[in-house]
Order: sequence, then structure tokens, then C-alpha cells
Amino acid sequence: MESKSQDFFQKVFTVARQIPIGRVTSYGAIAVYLGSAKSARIVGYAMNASHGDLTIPAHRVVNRKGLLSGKHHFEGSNLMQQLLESEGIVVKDNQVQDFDKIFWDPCKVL
DNA sequence: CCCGTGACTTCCG
DNA sequence: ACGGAAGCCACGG
Repeated sequence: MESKSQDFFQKVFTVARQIPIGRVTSYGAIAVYLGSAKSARIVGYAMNASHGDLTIPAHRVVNRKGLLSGKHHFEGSNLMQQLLESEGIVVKDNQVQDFDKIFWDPCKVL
């Protein structure tokens, strides 16, 4: 059987898929929702694993400051920003504008 | 089993 | 207010 740790990854993937279009969330928010607020890094690690799963909009997941911390992991150098803007999200200098307004909190919604 | 790494977050100076 | 350092958990070698 799978260990709980691996389930953590699966949860991250599930939550990421539940992110509405035009909305973004933070690694910490997902970690808190999963019950491990201190595992924010693990969420990012999980996103890295989700990189092979196109069903997971990793570009909608940013750090607590709304900064596209993971954009460097996407193809090219501005793909993540292009995806966000394509969904109606305004991005400036690798930073999401109106982050507080488009912020989607899984723990609050779910 | 131990060590290193990482798409984060928070605290201290 | 800004910058640097530590803490944290999980995965891979």
C-alpha cells in the first residue's frame, strides 16, 4: 500500500486541478489545506512531479508573494506568465498583480 | 541508514 | 523596511 507521504503528493495534484481559471494559490495555502503548513516546500516538490501531468495547471500555483517562483521550471522563460495572462491574470515582472483578489484559498473554499 | 537538494515560509539582525 | 539565515518535510542517491 502507498504511504501517507505519497498521498501528500496526490493531494497536491488534486487541489491544483481544483484551482478555478483566472485564480491562483500559494504553496503554503495548499500545504495548510493538506494539514502540513510547514510542508510548503513539499508542495513545490510535488508540483515538480506534476510537471509531467498537463492536467495540473502548475502555472496557477505561485509563492506567498504572488511571485512566479516556478516560472524558471517551465519551458522557455515566460511560458508561465503567458499562461496566466491567457487566463485573464495580470502578471508584471514575474509577479501576479491583484494577487489578493485572484487568490484562491482551498482551505477556505473547500 | 545518512546526506543532499528543493517551484517555500517565517524569524532574526 | 531590507537582507540573510534557519526550519521544515519529502524524495532520491
